[in-house]
Amino acid sequence: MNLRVFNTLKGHKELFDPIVPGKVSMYVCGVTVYDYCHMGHARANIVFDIVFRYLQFAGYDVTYVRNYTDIDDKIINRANERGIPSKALAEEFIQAFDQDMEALGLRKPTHEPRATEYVPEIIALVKTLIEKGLAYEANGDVYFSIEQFPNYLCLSKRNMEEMLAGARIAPGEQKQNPMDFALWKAAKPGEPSWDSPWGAGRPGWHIECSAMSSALLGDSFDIHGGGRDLIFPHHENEIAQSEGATGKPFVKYWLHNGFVNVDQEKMSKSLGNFFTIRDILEKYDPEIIRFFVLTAHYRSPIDFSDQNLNESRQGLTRFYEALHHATNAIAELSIPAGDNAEACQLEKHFRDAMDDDFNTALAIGHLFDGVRTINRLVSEKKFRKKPELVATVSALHQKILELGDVLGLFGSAPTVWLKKQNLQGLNSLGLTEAAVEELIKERLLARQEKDFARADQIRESLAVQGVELLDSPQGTTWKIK
RNA sequence: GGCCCCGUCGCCAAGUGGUAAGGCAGAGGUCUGCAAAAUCUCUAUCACCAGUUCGAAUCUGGUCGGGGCCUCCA
Repeated sequence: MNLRVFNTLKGHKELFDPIVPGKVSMYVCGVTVYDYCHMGHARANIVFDIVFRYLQFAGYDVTYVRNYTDIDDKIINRANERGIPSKALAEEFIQAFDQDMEALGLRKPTHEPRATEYVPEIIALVKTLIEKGLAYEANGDVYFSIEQFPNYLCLSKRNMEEMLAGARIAPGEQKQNPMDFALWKAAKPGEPSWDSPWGAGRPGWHIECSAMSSALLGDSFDIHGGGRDLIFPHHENEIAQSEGATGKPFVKYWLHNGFVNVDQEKMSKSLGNFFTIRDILEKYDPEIIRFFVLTAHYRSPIDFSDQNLNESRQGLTRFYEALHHATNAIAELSIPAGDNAEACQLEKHFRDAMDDDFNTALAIGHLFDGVRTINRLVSEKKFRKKPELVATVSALHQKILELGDVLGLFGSAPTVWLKKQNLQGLNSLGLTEAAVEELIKERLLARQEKDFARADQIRESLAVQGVELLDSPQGTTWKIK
């Protein structure tokens, strides 16, 4: 085990060495539940699902916390717009989030706390910060005083003077310094609120993550993840709150994933150029989304486009076809037991790639090598009579499934997956399976009568519509081009 | 303006000092009645310029181009 991770705090890769040997505690910022998730959320969650899976695969006992922020200005505003209680709105989008994540095949985190379940912890944390002189109350609001925390901006590496130049105090705020941020907000009429030493109010945006992470993982933990856009101010503020309160290092490794772009521009709500997960899933299999995300390194930007998703579909199809062929090729054969050099080699390459800051793109490249080997061996003459080849194909097949599972890939039965893609494609071409099957029958007759002109005519007519006919000793099948 | 990131084959994308993974697309061969799939072979000197070095896509400086954060954002 030689995992190296890129730590935003340090600005470079370093050896991963958890606080407690053999155990990993990780916290990932979830979503503020006021709307459907888009592709950017999908990426972040898939990325950290892989971190979670790989750490488990590497033998760690992982405690993974991913929160729901279910109290926030945006939730309140959206609920008011719709004339429903903010709790109902939050509930609706928590369910939507859960559905989306399940559809994408994410493993359930160990804990999925909600901010509203941790209000007592939040209040206690704010109290501590006030007692330590790091926060102050003003008209029912409580603010964190960044001047009292010298390490402020250590994560985002910004310059305080420059930041102050552009900082503003919003109307109604009682900040001593424009860069101070709210820990607790006094309730306005009609807003959801909790009693506190400062009157009725609710948590500010950042405090809930500090409270939930320390409640579930302790004052110091190993990994904290999220999208790059959370580095400032969210994660910066978490550090200030948590380290300010405990005096201990908050997080050992900060991991941040890159954005999803559309036409080279960040996909975001404010730009309005986003696609929700549910919209995308209408058109693409969830595994294609996952494959797409994993074919780039998690810190790089990825460009969301139909062309790129279609390439992912093709890549994934290549895997499933190879797995399908392998299954058929070794069916009903006795497989020699024992380690297999090719399979061991593949696993080593895979681990090396993943150990290098979760380089899933490289890891998938290695899995493609395994596919090529399988295809090559299976097509050798008298394959079934060569035990060493059969053993290698069997072992590689197993290994690809095993390693694929670490990436959350290849979990479907190949025939089912391939069929589904084909039917979906057929559907989008405006054809029916029955119509295709009918033409295949007709062509079969033509071929039996050696009427190859007619046979080729049928092939060609389907081909121009986008359907490819595949002849094999077992009969004729079809696939979408 | 400040801070940060990126620019690798037609496209996507690894590679952060030792001589360019992989996928898609393309060309040719094998296979096939034909075709597809598969497989084999072939296709890049890494935006540009100047340095450091025995050696750089990889380090330094500069130029050009793109993007991000600095306000809610995965």
